Amino acid sequence: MITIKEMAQMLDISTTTVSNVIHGKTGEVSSATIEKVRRLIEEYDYVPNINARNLARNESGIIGLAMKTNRDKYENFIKDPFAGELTGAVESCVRAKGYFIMLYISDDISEIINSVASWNVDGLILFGIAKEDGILLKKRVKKPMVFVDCYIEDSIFEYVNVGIEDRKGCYEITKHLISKGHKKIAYLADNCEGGDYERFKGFKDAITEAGISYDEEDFIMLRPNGADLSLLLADVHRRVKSYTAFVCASDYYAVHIINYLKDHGVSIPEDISIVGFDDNEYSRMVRPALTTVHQDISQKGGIAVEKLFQMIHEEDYGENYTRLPVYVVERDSVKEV
Amino acid sequence: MITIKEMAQMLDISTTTVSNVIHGKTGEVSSATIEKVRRLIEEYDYVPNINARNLARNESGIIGLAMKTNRDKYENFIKDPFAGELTGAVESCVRAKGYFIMLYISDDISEIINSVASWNVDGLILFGIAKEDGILLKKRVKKPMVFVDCYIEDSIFEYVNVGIEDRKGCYEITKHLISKGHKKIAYLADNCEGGDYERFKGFKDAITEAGISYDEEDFIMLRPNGADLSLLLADVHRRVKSYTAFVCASDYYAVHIINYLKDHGVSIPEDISIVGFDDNEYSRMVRPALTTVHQDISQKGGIAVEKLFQMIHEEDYGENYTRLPVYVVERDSVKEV
DNA sequence: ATGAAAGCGCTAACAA
DNA sequence: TTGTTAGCGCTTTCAT
Repeated sequence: MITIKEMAQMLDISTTTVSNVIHGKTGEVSSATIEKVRRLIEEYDYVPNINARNLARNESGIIGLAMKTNRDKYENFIKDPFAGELTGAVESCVRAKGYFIMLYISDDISEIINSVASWNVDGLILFGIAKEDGILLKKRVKKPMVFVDCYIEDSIFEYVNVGIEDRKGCYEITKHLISKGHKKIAYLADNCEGGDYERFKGFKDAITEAGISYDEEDFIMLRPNGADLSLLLADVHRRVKSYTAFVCASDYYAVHIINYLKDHGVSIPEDISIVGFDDNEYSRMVRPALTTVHQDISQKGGIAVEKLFQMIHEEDYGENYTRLPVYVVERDSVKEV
Repeated sequence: MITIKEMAQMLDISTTTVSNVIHGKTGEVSSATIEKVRRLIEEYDYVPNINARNLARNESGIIGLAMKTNRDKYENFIKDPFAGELTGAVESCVRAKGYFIMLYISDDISEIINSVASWNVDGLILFGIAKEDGILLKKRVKKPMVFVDCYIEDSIFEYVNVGIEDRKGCYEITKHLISKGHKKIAYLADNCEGGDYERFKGFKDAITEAGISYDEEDFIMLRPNGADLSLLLADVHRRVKSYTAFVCASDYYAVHIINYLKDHGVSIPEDISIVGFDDNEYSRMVRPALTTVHQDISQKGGIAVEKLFQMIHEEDYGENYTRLPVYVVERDSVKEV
């Protein structure tokens, strides 16, 4: 790899001049020199050493994409289609800005924090961050960052977040069920925090509004403490007769449940209606195709990147919170009762 | 961020000494000094500036993960569950080695090449690379690299590759079909290159061995030149009556075809048997669950990283080619005829 | 056991 | 229009 200095020597000019033509500051360079330099660059395939540049400029051109994982939940995080799509969307937007993505996937937030400092990343996009980690992050890293799908009470600290209307979405789809005559509805999720909690609230909003009573039993907790999924599915199966509809906190579970139930002789939506949340590929692939609420993950990633760069450039980035709209998409997993 | 120099000044010692204790070269440092330095590091949360380190060492600690995409095929590459899983596997192995992943997703190989040079990456894992790009890569980048699932005739140049037994896998599953009495079998794919071509050869091996004649018509080309998938699916539907089984080059298509056909009143496997290749999540999610050939993507990524580091450390990395084994997994999409 | 100093490749303020 | 030079933070060789 040829360097600026070498080129300067070869042409018997200064590094500044070379640097200037490299950066298109050609206002102050004679066209003869420009030409000479350009030729050399071409001939020797000059590419700048980014480390040196970053060191000198005290920037990095790197955007960190950090995902906090859950060791007992994922063996391979990006396998999750959600994470994959988000990664892809973020990558392409960041690349379009001439920056690079460094991927941090870890269940140890301080590992992420150290890497970020070490690499002097210019900005950070965070996904899957819970309260304590958010606090730590906020305290230890002084770079622009935007959270995705984060639900930390904003009383604790200010942060910019891009998420979706989790609560409203779940409210809408539950209302949809109710409008089809359903009155005995259960909510199924694997936790009761963050977005899933919001969705749960939306569920309750809808049934409360419809005058349907809610009992703790109607929250079916999936996979508490890593118990075997098929055991839980068996339990779900047992409870089919108590309800006319299930609202699942995610398509992932909805699809698993549909398949399990079908395999065990229950007809959907005849015996029970099922709806999901996310509108991912799976929801289109199951049969009956899943009625669910749609969210646009690529848009989410795009907006997160947009905001991050506004922060980096110290422009106005608008509200701290942005909640992207969602909507119900009707397919075939709900019947009128 | 505190620097080595600052710490040295505060303690009134030299940067060399500080650097030495940072790197555990404590053989030549008095334990009093060690203690002092350690405390400072602790207190001020010292983290090394990686740019500076890399510049000095002429290394980067970065492994590039480059994926060549196909503009008209993908809007978002990582959305593809295969790419996502591979990314996740590679990331975690690379992290375990104390290196970082920089993601390059682009349809322009020279963009990738320049970035690689600029960042002075220590090694490269390449996915989705075709012949011309492989040649360019080989010529322009002088760093260790390993290809994943690459099929360039090795006569052109030497490269290390980790892939799977595409041909054998497709041979096995076709044989499986034949063993179930099938004689009229079509092969469906969206191209006839690289791995898909190998799979096709495996298909032909099996039918030839069984004395079944092959006609060009039996290769059903999906999505040639980006034509609309549903049109093609309609065509596939029309041809159901000519065959008793379809072997699809990937689960992706197999699942789409199953759903399309089911939606149009054909029963699977009663009216036609269908098999896929890859054993991804989709194959477990469709009904009937797909009989397919299993490959282990995480293992593939892990081995690619292993080999890459052997090359980086100039150790023996064994064969240039490694072909990971695959096997048929029987589910419910095939019936005996 | 400790330190001085050169250098990695590039940038940018300043001088000429 | 072009050149000089002092860093950026760290590593490393060679003295002491």
